Amino acid sequence: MELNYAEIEAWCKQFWADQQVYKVPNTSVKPKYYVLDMFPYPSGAGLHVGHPLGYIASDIFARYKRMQGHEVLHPMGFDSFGLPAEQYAIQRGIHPEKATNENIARYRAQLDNIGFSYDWDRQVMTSDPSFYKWTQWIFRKLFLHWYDNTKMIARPIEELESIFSAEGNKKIDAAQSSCPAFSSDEWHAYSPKEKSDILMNYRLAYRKEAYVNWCEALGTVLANDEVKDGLSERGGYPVERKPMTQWFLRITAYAQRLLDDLKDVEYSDSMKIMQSNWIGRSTGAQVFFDIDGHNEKLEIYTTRADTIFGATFMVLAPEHDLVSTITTKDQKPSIDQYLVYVKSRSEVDRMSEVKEVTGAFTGAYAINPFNDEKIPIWIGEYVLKDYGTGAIMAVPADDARDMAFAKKFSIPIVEIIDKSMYPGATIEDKLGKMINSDFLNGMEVLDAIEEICVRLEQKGIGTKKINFKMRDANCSRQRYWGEPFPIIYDQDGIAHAMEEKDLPLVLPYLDDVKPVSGKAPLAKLHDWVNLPNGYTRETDTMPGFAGSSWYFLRYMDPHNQEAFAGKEAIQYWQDVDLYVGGTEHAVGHLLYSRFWHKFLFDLGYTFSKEPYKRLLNQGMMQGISESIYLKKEKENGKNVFVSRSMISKGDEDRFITLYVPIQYVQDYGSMKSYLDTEGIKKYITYFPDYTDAIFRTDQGDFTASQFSGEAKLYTQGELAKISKSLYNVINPDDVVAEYGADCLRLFEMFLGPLEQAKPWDTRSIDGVGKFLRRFWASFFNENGLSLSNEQATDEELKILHKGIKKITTDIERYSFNTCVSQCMIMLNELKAMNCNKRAIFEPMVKVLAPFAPFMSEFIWKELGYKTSIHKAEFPLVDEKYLIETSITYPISINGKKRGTADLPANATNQDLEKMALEMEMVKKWLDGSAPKKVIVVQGRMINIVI
RNA sequence: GCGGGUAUGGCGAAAUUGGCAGACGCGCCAGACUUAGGAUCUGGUCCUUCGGGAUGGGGGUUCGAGUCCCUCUACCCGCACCA
Repeated sequence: MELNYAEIEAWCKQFWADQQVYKVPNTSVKPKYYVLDMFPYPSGAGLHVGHPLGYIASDIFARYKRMQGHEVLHPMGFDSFGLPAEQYAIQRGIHPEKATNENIARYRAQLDNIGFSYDWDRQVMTSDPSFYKWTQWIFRKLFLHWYDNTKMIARPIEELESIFSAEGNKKIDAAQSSCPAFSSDEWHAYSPKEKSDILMNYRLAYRKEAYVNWCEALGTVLANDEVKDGLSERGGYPVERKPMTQWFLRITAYAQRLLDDLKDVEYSDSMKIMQSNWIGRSTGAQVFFDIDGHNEKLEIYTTRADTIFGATFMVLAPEHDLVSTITTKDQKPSIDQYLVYVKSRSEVDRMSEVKEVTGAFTGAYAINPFNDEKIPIWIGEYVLKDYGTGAIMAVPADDARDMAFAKKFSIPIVEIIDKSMYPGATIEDKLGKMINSDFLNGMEVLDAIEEICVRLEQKGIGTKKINFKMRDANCSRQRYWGEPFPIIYDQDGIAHAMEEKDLPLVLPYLDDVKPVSGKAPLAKLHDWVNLPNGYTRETDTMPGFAGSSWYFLRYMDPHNQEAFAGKEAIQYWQDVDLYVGGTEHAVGHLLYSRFWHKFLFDLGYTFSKEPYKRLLNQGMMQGISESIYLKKEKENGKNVFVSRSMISKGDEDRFITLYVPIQYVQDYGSMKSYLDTEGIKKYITYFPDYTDAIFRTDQGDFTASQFSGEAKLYTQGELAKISKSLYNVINPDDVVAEYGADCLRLFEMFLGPLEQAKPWDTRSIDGVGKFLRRFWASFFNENGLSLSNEQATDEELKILHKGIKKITTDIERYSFNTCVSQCMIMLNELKAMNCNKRAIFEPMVKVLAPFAPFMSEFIWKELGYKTSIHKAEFPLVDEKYLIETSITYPISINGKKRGTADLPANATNQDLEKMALEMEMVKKWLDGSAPKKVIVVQGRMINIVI
């Protein structure tokens, strides 16, 4: 029987659909296993061969677990809201909804071609009202809750109001924005608007004015991780800082728990480190300084309170509230000038410039509480408004940045730590003895930190404080294609949550979704914005991370109308056992979704502390790029391409490099990749601008039409990312059409370890193709099934069970490349002994089933089975076939292998030593003398030291 | 600058805890079958002065190091004035 991939795949797709092989219930008596992929943005470009890498790995694992008797939840959906989808829609002039639906259809077809075992009945789309109803519902809950730091739990906002009503806010320890203290009486005296403003400081979803990354070209605010090098990640437009009123999520309330609970999850160390650095916990002290001639106190945060006697100046962030109050008349002009300068500085300037110190003096002075010395107060760009208190005490002797500042503005430097006894210590190390520091003199730094904190608390001017680098998440986008906020404003501008029964608030249709500078597109819809009762709607929409922060819960029970997922389903599925995706979401998506999950856990809607038990990151699939050199200057009005072989080092800047579609290039990826006649023809057909160009090669100058024979235009090959602009994108559909889906799956796994970056090169795919053909040929001849029903020999069974064992352990440790190798080894060994026995090959098909689901399913049918192989039981290892009677031991002399010996497997160490010493080879080495030492490792090796 | 990672044939890589380095595959070479081969099959394929030498360089621990420690180099990723 001929192997025909297309027919097999078509048959299997139909069979799986008819039999509903991958359908899972919401609850079951079987043990559950949840295998999740990071769902994709359905971008217009479609999938390239890099995308399925993680999907294939997770699918193999899901299929394996399913065959082991688990109920496996393995869903897929689409992150269809957000900037990329909208940007794409704007570029193409198609409505985002239409574009999104088209893209999803394409993705779905591409995914189905690769044979994933998704339960498509559970597909979610973040842009579907039945989905975002619950995104809005969770946001509403966040708005209606605050975080109790004492109980470490989210609590309803009404409870906070009762506390305010009973005792004001002085006793309460809550996660909050800065808020002045008030008493119960004062609370009662406040107007509704004032009360609302105060509550905003406590809500987990709240509004505040903040400096944001404003991107004029996109007309919207971007998150820090959407900004790269001062440019927008999407489109590469400039980004500047601008104050705006925005919605925020108080993720900082959960900072400590997000940090602590990392110990309970299995992420890679680097992933955990990235997250904990992002959270950025530091222990320090909050200190209040008097300001000379003012009633206000200056509040600073420092991790080095011990250095207070070396604080020769203070620095405020330029945006600090006190700046306008304390600046003296004399200094006002220079401060104003500096503020103008700061405002003019875009992120681009700040990033691209070499660190240059800037600042200005306010004319005001703080008072050192311990020696009453006057400390000048400056403002400077290097102090950040949003970290700590936006103000520092600067200690030039013990901080590199303060030192640079002091030097630039000629501020005195007072040495306060003697590090002479620690020769290798740097300025950052907390080592040395205090000097010039009054009561701290002679103390070690770490002791001095303790001591100063005690003194500060005694004086009532400071306390120990823990700070986090992590900021609250900006949740507003001035965009169309996102979830509308379930928020309305009354005539006083007080924000109210919409009633639960009125959700979802459906995103209204808008013809022209282009942003209008400074205003969200939805603001154009007056009838939608202005409600009959005089209330108005929020016109911003939520960012991409909103839907993706909880989508994995919806998969558990995607059709539920009453809840984001039913209690029974959540109780059964609990959490994600294995989450597979790229590292690019290390700090964004992963932190947000952990935060949302913890919030829902606090409210009793979920039952596990963490959403993802185990995280696996697939490495980037790299491509090969090839480029050719075009002279910057034309010769006689003609473009001249020059062979890479004719360009000497250092000469490159006289040329522009242009990428060439790699399939035009001969030997692409090698050191001697080149364009031949055929390649040149294809190139000028694709880029007709160069029809008249000259191609300069070692064989002489040619026009495209003269180019022939031996002439080679050498190209420059490089390892690069896969990208449209590099003309090296390979569509998995094409690979599937040519080699079959199983071959693509096997090949992607065979390339190397999942977590490593690796280059794609279709040319080496035939290795696994050959394996599949050989595997197929083991079952069939031209007449059909050709297996024998003879009993298997022990030797054959040993090959089988050794393979099962290796593959089982390797799947468990996600080493899929070695699984494929082992399949090849098994087949090679069986072929070598001409085995074609059903007793061996039937279990082998099952082993291969997770990897090559199509071919194995088809063979299974041919073997006479009516139900899917993917519901069959994964073969178990029978150790009795693995028992060895003898082991080939390497015999080493002084650690160098000198020979081998077949020795009985059950021999004791003493026997082994004796047998080894009796060997001729060993006797020769010993030459009559006794060995110094003999090391015997059972089953491994024997080493004789002479 | 800080933090993390990687480095093994011409190429992708293997070597679970320190124990036979290069499994498996690509490519290449030779042969067989063939009208033909981008099909299939078989064999070979690190270097070597045949002692041995090789896992980016140098040093160390050990009977024994790709694996552990120190150090240097190169590349990749993340963060970027975090007080």
